[in-house]
Amino acid sequence: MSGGRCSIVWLRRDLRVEDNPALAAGVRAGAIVAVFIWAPEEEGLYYPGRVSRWWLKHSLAHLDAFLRTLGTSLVTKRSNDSISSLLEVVKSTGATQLFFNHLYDPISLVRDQRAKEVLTAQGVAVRSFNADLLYEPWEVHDGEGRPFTTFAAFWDRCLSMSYDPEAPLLPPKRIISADVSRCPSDTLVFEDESEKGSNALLARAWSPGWSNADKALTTFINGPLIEYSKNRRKADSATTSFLSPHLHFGEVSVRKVFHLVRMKQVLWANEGNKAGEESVNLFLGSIGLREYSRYMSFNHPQSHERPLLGHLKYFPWVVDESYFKIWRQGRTGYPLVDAGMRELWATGWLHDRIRVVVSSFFVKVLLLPWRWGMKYFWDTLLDADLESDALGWQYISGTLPDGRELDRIDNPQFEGYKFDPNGEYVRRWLPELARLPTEWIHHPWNAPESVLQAAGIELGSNYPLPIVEIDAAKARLQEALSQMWQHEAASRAAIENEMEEGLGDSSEYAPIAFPEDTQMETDHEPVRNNPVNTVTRRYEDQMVPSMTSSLVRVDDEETSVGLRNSAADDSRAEVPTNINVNVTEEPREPHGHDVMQTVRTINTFPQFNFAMGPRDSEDSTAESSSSSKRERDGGVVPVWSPSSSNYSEQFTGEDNGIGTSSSYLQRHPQSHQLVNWRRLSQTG
DNA sequence: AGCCACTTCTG
DNA sequence: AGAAGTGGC
Repeated sequence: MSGGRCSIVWLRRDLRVEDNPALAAGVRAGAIVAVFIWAPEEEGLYYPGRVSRWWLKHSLAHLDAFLRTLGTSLVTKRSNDSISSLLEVVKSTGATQLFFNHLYDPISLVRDQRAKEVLTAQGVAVRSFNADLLYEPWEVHDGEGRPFTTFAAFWDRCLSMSYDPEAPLLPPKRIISADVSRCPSDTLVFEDESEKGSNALLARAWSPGWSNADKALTTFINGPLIEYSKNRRKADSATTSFLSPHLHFGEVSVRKVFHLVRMKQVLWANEGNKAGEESVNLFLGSIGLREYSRYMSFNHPQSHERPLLGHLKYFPWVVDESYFKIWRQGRTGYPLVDAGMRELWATGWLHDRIRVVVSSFFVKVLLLPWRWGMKYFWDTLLDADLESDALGWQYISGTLPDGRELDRIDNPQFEGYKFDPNGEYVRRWLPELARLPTEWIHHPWNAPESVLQAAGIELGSNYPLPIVEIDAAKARLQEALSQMWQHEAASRAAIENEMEEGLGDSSEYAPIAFPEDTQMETDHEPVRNNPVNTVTRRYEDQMVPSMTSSLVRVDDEETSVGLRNSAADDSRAEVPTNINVNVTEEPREPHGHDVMQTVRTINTFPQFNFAMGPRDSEDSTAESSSSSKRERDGGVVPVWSPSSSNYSEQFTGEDNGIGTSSSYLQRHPQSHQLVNWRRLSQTG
């Protein structure tokens, strides 16, 4: 129990005891100090949102309680520099080893590599592990050792690797605690007073914590999984796995998910249950996308802020904050979009299909910069996940070679009848439309006046007219795209000229700044409590898939009403007058950290290069991937090196957005040129 | 066989 | 949105 020769187990987004390789290694090595460091400022722009912090708080409490039954407890530190905190823990406990599990977001990649260097230099033996993925990103590549750039190829490879993902580890039976008497915990504060009321209702629907995650997994696999393929297209079906927040915080191991699901697959295959097999494949596909998001983040660490196919750099975004606000508040006039945005706003949850609907509406119809939307998702989603969300937004923005086509606009009206054929979802979230017959529920603007009247709807008054008509949106998008191609061509020509003259690339990526946080924060939805035709429901009645209630700010009616006057002169806003009070309050934006920071970061972001070195190698020289090597426990780890490596070429091309040797774009000329050619031939 | 309408899929 | 597939006649 005394100091010395103990190990630090640094827990981050791996808040579980089962199948936690870092924890297992620590326990195997003797006494441990389990540490969680809360240093959200390190995340820059991506300071976790309110609901995400709520989850984390409960997940940590849950983990701590369990660790206590095993013989230790969780040491918590409040910090703005994780590495200094680690050094402190080393000093106060005499630890000689550090174990942690890999993360793949760009900030962690850099920080963890530095942690490794700094701690190693202090004589601490550092080892890191794969706990988040079936295969490490550097294990999966094509025949030439290059990373895949399309999902299908990536996932095929994953499913046909010569070795299976590691079998899950059992939880330790007992843990020997190191002496932490001189290493006091800090009290971590995850929510401020104003957030408590909003958070109170979350606990009715969700149970954070690793053992609850395990239960959720079991429930899903023994229940809804078999119906997954049938039900996945319903907007409000309660048959998704609901595992994503658990997975985000590593409360459950994907490897365990994978193995359990595979067992079902074998079972159903033997029974000849085609639907079951199909369901498994689809579900595994969504696990695969999560894997792929880490893979992409690792191989392209800037993919959360830069489009992977560089042409989008020239897209003339409509930088219109009032559009942004209308989208957030669910007042676009398209019922499916609005219902989704109200649900997100009220519950922090959205079915995957609806995420695609609202985000593609955001990009393709409103022409708003995708990173704003991504940031809003980050701030409001319970399962906000940088890698997954970046992949998702790039997918719908048309910047992946295998994503949605750039010029495709999905019509929310048709999608409405596809995902919500009976209008139940819309009626749940847009009570002002509740009395509209299904025939018109997804396109009220076409409904005869008599029908609208009977339903108590006055378009433009208590429910908005479409913010942009779809035909107009199509025209605007075409125009924007042809502008984009022209700029791109001009820029390409300019760069070629400069190259000839021996000048470097001068085109800097100029990201669009986020709206000021303060603006977003004071941006409360005005409530016009029009009693006429209001479907009065108490927030308790609100039904969400698996969520009975919403993130309602119960204490806020006064505030909202108080804002009524100031909102009245917002001429553009067609505010629904009889919307349910419980969804009228926009969630607070996260802490007022410096949003502009990202913008600066973009330009100062280090060039990432990942060389695959031998284990914990001192020499960070670039070395080609160790393809056939299969090592897990700290075996093959990414070594961050400022020098060039085989992976570096992947990014350097992207910096100017126009492929040089082997940039992403260059490897997918068809997706670029095809569209480009088509566009130009139509417009020119 | 050949045509059309309808469904489903597309990360 | 558009391709590809299915099934009816």
